[in-house]
Amino acid sequence: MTQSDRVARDLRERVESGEWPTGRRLPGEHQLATQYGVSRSTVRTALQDLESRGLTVTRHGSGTVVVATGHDHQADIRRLESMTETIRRRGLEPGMRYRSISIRDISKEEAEELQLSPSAEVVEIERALTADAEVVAFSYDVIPVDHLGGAPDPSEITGSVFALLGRHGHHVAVATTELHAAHGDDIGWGEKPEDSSYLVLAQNHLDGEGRPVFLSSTYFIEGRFPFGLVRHR
Amino acid sequence: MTQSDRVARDLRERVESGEWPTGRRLPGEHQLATQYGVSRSTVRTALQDLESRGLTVTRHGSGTVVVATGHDHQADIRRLESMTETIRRRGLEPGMRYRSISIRDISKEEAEELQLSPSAEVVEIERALTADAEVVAFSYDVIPVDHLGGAPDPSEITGSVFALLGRHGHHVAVATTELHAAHGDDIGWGEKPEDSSYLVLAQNHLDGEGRPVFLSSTYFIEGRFPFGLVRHR
DNA sequence: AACGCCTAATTTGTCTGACAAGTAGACGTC
DNA sequence: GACGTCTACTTGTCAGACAAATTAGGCGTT
Repeated sequence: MTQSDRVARDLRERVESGEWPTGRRLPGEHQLATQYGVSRSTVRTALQDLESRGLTVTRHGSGTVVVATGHDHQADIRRLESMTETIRRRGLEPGMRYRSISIRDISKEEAEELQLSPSAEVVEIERALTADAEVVAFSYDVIPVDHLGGAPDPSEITGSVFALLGRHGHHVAVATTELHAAHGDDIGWGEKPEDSSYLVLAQNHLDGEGRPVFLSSTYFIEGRFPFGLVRHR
Repeated sequence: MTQSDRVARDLRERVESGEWPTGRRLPGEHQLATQYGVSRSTVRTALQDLESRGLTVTRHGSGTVVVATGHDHQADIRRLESMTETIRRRGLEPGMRYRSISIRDISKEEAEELQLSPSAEVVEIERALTADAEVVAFSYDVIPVDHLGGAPDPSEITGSVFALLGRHGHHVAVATTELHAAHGDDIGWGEKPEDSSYLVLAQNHLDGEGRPVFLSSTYFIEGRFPFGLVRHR
């Protein structure tokens, strides 16, 4: 956690709290620097963070103006974070219902995406994510067995897959993601809405060196897990 | 277009061209600065751009490593750009088929989102976007009449809505966006696939001061317009 | 009053040089 | 081989300065 990270987080919170409403100009960089007791370059990197999230626009000679105060309750699709955490941040109680944990041979496509030998084995986890006991998404995770140091004890697999792999030294940094829409009765299981649509995130999670760590496909039930973002030029 | 923008664009192209494969470390900031003939601070803002797009990860003391070389043909959902341009960049010929252009009273919800009086009038444009003559999306645009300087001549409405509003002094900077999935026969018109799913972008386009400019809802036919992005922490 | 032009003040973009802090590899010791 | 230590390198932060873009106001003309 660097200085500019701290300043950026504080500025984000102030923007999201509405301290400067949409359209208002932020104080100048020099003023913010003296306010926070840091140098102007630190403030600049913090402001670049805000701009990269689409909250502000800064123009040469003019200043930095707030164009969006953030999307309160919605999940930011650009941010990679544990879904249970996202649910908790919305004031709901996250939960999981496991359907199956199985070990099987890797498929050809998976081997290619994970850059593994076609004879490798993977752990496949099928589970449903809940918020206040209501199912909001169905998730399929595919994790190479070797990344867990051999066949795992099922009791070991609880909570976040990020945490599980982190305990084995694999830290996810980014996820290349494809976005899809789907519907049909062959999606999900158990209690689920009739004839619903699903927002699908097909992800390949990579570590800090760009090495594939695991795959996941998550089917979000339309209407139960709002996704938002700020697109910008 | 600033210096750091130029450096960032060139670095992006070099990363996407595969000059440094995934996992490779980029040259140090000092070396890049002398290479480009700019200062290190300029290089740093350029590198922050790459990181904000999820292409690289830079760590204190260690350096900047490539974690993703970009999403070739896919549209980056974080970037706000004309859809015709996106289609053209994928090597296809973009086109439009207008279904209707009508002037009507604004709805209550629209008036609230656009921060206009409930008695205002809007232009509603219904059209289909095509790539190589194949329909890829259905689009509904809602534009306040006042932003066009009165009721428009239908012949004036051709091509990008961005360009149309730009001619009237309204320049879109960001778009707050909700993501949804949908399906059903009541979506779209004319020739369209049977029983297809749609990825829906419900957007409120804002100018550089955060003022609403126009609304749009776009229904992308699943499978015909791949969306991708790099999520990161 | 409305308009155009100039000037001055403000604000962001870039540069230079320096030091602090974190990382990774080489090396010697045990 | 395992373990600290040292060193070279890399990124993070700082300070001060100037360039470039924008904005606001003054001022004269129409």
